[in-house]
Amino acid sequence: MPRAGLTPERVAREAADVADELGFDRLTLAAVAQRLGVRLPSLYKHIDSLDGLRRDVAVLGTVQLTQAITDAAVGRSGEAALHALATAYRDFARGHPGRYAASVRAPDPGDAEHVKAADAALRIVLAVLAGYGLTGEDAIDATRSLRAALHGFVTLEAAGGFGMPRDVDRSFDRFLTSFDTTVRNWSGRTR
Amino acid sequence: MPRAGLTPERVAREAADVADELGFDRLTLAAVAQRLGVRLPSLYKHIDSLDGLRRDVAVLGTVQLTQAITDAAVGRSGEAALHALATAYRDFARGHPGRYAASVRAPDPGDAEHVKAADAALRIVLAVLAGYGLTGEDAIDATRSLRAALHGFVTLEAAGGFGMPRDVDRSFDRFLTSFDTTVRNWSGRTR
DNA sequence: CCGCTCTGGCTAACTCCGTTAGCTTTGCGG
DNA sequence: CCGCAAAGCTAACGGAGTTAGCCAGAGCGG
Repeated sequence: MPRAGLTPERVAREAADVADELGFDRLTLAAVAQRLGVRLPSLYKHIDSLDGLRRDVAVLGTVQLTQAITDAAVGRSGEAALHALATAYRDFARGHPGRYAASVRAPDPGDAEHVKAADAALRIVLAVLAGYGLTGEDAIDATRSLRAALHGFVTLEAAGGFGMPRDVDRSFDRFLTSFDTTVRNWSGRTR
Repeated sequence: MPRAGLTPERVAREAADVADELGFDRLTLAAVAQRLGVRLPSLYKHIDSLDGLRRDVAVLGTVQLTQAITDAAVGRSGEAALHALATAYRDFARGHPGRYAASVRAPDPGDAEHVKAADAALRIVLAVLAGYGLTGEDAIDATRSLRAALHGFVTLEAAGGFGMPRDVDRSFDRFLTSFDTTVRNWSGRTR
């Protein structure tokens, strides 16, 4: 029996692919093992458990998502940065639904690597909003609103929750424009 | 062996309770049967399958969520209605996380009862936004933004995704105020 | 070049869950 | 009072995750 040459990274990557194709909740050790041409128990030489593998996918997804939005936002500011970041976020969620779903679960506070990856993503969003002059509590509130809206949007889109015929791209664009206006007046109290 | 007097409704309600307590993804026929004081296969006299039971919980959750936001919004308009609806939405999601998670999955188009429940919820949101003078495509875009933001907010809150110490209630309130402003100027193009 | 060890793969076995088949008994309608 | 549909049961199966223990092969020291 020739060695397959597996590593924890290789297994996590294959698991992420499975999650993308079948859905994160359908990620199964049996499927991963089959794709790697290996019997199921052999995976345990590289992972802790199914839950551990899920965490590995979450970290991988978070890192890649962070990379995507960083690449998009770098070199831009203001609305251009916001638009680029949001588009990259949505594209990632659509292109890698399994990784994306995994990345949403909050990291275990004791899991340094996972926490670090999540923090990096957060920092990018804060940096973009800093370009609007937001800092401190305002920045936190605005970040939460943006993350919530982005997450909700891509989740509902993925779940098919937008039953109406209206083009989703245009709704997304409209939302971004509105959010830009909102955040621009964030501390200005337009009311 | 005395009869337990189960009905499909009774089973669905117990399943919803299990989902609320353990999480929708941990909903298991074994747990439901045990709580009802019945052997697992007996459930099949009242349900189709685990997936069918999940659908039942989804319908129950959607109906109850719709009821909650309807009660909150009725008799109010404008920002008061928006605020009441959003608060009721968030409260429901926090009080019944399992039912809420179930309600997010888009209904099977051929499932009339489920589709009807989902439509009812949507209509309430549209009605509240109609109070801002939004109709047609603007109303659809705004509805999507509101639903996305609400959903994203409660999901991230439930997942513990708001790691920052800042009070979540205040962030939510801030978000609502901003959204009110945004939707008020939706077609006004404040830019 | 030989042998030792460590490691990555394997098989076997167990548990738990969902599902189906078929039996038994209850309780209601005629 | 009798019969029958329905509600509950036991038995059995398959598939998933997990653990234990075996075995071969790659790489290293001598």
